[in-house]
Amino acid sequence: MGRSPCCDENGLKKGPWTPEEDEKLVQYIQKHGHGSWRALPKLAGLNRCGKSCRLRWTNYLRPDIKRGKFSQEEEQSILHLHSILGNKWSAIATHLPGRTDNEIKNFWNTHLKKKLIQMGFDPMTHQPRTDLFSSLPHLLALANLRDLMVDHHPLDEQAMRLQADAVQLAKLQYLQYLLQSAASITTNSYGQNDLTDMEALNLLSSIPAFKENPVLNSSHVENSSSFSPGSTTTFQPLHHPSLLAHLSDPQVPFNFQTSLNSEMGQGCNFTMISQGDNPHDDSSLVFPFPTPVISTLTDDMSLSNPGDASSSTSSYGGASSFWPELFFEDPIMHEIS
DNA sequence: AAATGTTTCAACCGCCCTCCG
DNA sequence: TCGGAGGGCGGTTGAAACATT
Repeated sequence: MGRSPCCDENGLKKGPWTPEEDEKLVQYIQKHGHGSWRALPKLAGLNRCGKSCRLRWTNYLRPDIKRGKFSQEEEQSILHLHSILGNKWSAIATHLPGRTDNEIKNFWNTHLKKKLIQMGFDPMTHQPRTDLFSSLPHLLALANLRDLMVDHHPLDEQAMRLQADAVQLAKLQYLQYLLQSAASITTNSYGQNDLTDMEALNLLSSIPAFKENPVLNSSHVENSSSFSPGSTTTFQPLHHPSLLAHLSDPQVPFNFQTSLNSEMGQGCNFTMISQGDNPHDDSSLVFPFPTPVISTLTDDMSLSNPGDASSSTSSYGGASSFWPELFFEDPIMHEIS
C-alpha cells in the first residue's frame, strides 16, 4: 500500500507535454524562478503535478541543456565516471555540462552498456567477463562467419587473424578465471599444488603467443618489482580516457606479450610487456589499447592488484585480471574524494 | 506497402533523504 | 525526537521512430 502517485491526485494531466504547456512553464520560471515545485503548476496555470514540472524543466526545457549526439569525449567521460561512480547518474551528470542525468542514463542503457558487453566487459564492474560462456556467442558467430567465408570466398589474412585473436582472447579470459579461482584455492590451502595451476599452464601452452616466444615461457618476471601506487595517489582500473578513445576503434593495434611466472605452489604473476614497434607476427594478440599507456606502465614491472596493497604476500598478487589493470593518477577521483 | 520487430528516450513511479516545524 | 512535506534519484515503462522482413 504505497503512497499514491502525485499526479493521480485531482485528475492532473500525465503524459507528453504540449508546446503550450512548455511555453507556460518556461515563461513562469523565467519570470519567477521555480520556487516551490508543488506550488508552481497552479501559479503557472498548468494542470500538472509539481514533480512532472520539475522533470520537464530539468530534463528538457532548461536553457543550458545540450542536446544532440554525445561526443567521443563525453562518451569516454561517461565510461570513466561510471567505472568510478556506478549508476550515480546525477553525480556523473555534474561532470558533463549541459547533459542531464536522465539523458546520460538513457545513453548508457541504449549504447554504452551494449558496447561494453560486446567487447567482453561486464558493464557493472568494467572488468572483463570471466565466464567463458559469455564469449561463446561471439566465437560461434566468428566460426559461422568463417564457414560462410570459406564457402564463398577465400578467408583473407586479416579475417583469419581476427578469428584467431578472438579464440585466444576467450582462452585468456578462461585462464584469468582459472587463476582467480586458483588464487582463492591456494590462499586457503597454504601452498598445496592444485590442479588449476596445471590447467592454467596447459591452456597457456596452447596459445601460440606463449608457446612460440621464449620470453613467455621463462621465469622472466621472477624478481620484478610490483607496480606500487604510492600512498597519495588515486588509482583506477581500465577506463583512462586515452584508453577509452580506442574502445570505439578496435582497429588500433597493440602488440604485447604476457609473461607467466609460475613456480608451482607459489602461484603465477602476469607481466605485460609492450613492444616498441609492431612486428605483426602471428603470435601477437591485438587489443584496442594504445601503446604509450601500456608501455609506460608495463616496462619491466608486473601489474599488481589495486585492492591488495600487500600483494607481495599474496601468491597471486598479479593475477587478479588478465586485462591490464592500469593505474594512474585520476583528477576526477581526486575531485570526488 | 504492410506487418512485425527493435531501439530510443521522454516521462513516470516509488523509494529515499533532507529539512523544518 | 518525530513526522510530514518536498525534492532528488535510479529504475522502469511505453509510445514513437526506425529497421527489417
